[in-house]
Amino acid sequence: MINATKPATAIRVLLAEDQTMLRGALAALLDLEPDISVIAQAINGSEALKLARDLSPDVIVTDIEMPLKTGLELANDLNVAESRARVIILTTFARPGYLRRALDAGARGYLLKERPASELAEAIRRVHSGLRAVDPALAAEAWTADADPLSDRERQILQRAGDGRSSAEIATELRLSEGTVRNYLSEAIAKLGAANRIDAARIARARGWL
Amino acid sequence: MINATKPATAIRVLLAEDQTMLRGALAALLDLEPDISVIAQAINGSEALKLARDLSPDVIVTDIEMPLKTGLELANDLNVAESRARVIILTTFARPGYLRRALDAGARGYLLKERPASELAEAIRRVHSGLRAVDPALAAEAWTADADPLSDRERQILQRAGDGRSSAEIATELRLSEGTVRNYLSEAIAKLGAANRIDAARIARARGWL
DNA sequence: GCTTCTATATGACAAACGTCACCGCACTTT
DNA sequence: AAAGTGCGGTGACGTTTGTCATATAGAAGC
Repeated sequence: MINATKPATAIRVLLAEDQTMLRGALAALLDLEPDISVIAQAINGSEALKLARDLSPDVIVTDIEMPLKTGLELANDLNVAESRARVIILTTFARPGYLRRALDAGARGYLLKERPASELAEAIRRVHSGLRAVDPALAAEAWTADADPLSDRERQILQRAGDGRSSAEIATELRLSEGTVRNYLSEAIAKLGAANRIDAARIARARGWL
Repeated sequence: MINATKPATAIRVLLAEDQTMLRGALAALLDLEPDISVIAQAINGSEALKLARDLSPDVIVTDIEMPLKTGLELANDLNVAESRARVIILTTFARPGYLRRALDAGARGYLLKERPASELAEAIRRVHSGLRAVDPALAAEAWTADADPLSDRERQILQRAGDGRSSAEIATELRLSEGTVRNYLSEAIAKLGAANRIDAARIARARGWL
C-alpha cells in the first residue's frame, strides 16, 4: 500500500486479524482516512508481536482469537515489554471477562465487530491521543459482572479438558499427577456450578474466562 | 450510498451478513468497483429474503450463520421461488458438508472469508455472467471428503453429549435407556476415531456433521 | 523462629463412561 | 416362511471421572 499522500504525522497502525477478507477490507477502508496509515498487517499474534517490535507502530488493532498467540496475550507481551504502541482489541465477543483481561493486559480500546467500521477509525484517533475507547454498553455490563473465579492452573486444565483430553493426558502434558488434575477440575466444576468438566468448560467459555 | 457515477449496467448486489463491521467494509469496498453496485444490505436471512423480493438484485452475497434464517435456508427459499438472483455463499467455514448443502440449495458460488476481498468482486462478476465460483481448494476437498458416517440418532446424542449432558440426561430427554445412549455414543466414538464423547463431538463439529 | 498460604500429591470410594456380547422385535427382502 | 436388517435394550466388566479428607514442601508474612 502506497502512502505517498499521507502527512508524516499520520497515525501508524498495525492490523492483526486472522480472517483475510475482514483484515483486507478494514485495511483498505482505514487507509482511505487521511490521518491514518496502515503500515503492516499480521495474520496471527506472533507475527503481530514481531512486526510491532520492528516497526513500533502508534496503534495496534488486534483480534482476540487468532492462531499462535491471542490478542490478549499480544497486549500483555507488549505491556511487559513497555512498548510505546497502544492496543485496541477488536472482537466478536461481548464478554465482560475478555474486556477485563484486555484492560488488565494494558489495552486502551475494546471494540466489537458488531459496530460500524467508522467507529474503528474514531477509536484509533481517541486511543492515539491518549484516551480510552471502550464499547459503552459492554463497559456498563462489565461493571456488574462476576469476576473470573478460576486460577491459572484451573484455566489451563479446563481448556484441555474441554477439548476432550483425559485427565491422564493433561497430567502428562502439564507434568502434574493425574490426581492433581482431577482435583483442579473438581474445584473448577464446583466454582462454576457445573455438572461435569464439559459443562464447566462450556460455562467458562461463554463468560470469556477460557 | 450514492451511485450516480455507476453505469446503468452495474451488477446490482445485495449483501447479507450479520457482522456489521465486515458488512460495512465489504459494501464500501465493493462499491469502489465501477461495475458493481451494492443496492442493499441485510443483517439476517429473513431481511435478506424480503429485500431480495422487493429489489430483485442480480447477485446476493450471504453469510451462512445468521440469526432468523441461515444463508443456506435463504438460498433454498430463493431457489424454490425461482428467483432470478444468483447466490454466493460467503463463510468462515471450509466444511465440505456446508458446500454440498449450498450447491444443493442452488447457490452459484461458495467463497471463504479466509480469501482476499478482491476475490469477492471477481466471484460476483463470474456468477453474474452465468459461471460458478467455488473455492478451488474446498471443491477438491469436497470431492474426496468422507460422507457423514453418523446416523440421525448418533448425531442427536452426540450434540447433547458435546454440550456436557450426561448419558442419563440424554436418555431421559430422548426417551431411551441409558445403556442405549452409551451404545450409540460408543459407536459414534468408534466411527470418528475419537478418544471419548467430547473428542467425538469436537471432530464431528469440525467437519460440519453436527 | 513460627504461622499461614499455596501448589501439588495421595488414597479411597462412588458415579459415570466406554466396550462388548447378546437379546428381542418390527420390517423388508427373497 | 426364512433370512436379513435396523433399532433399541440388557448385563457385565474395566476404566475414567468427581469428590473428599489428608499430607507435604516451599514461599510469604509476622
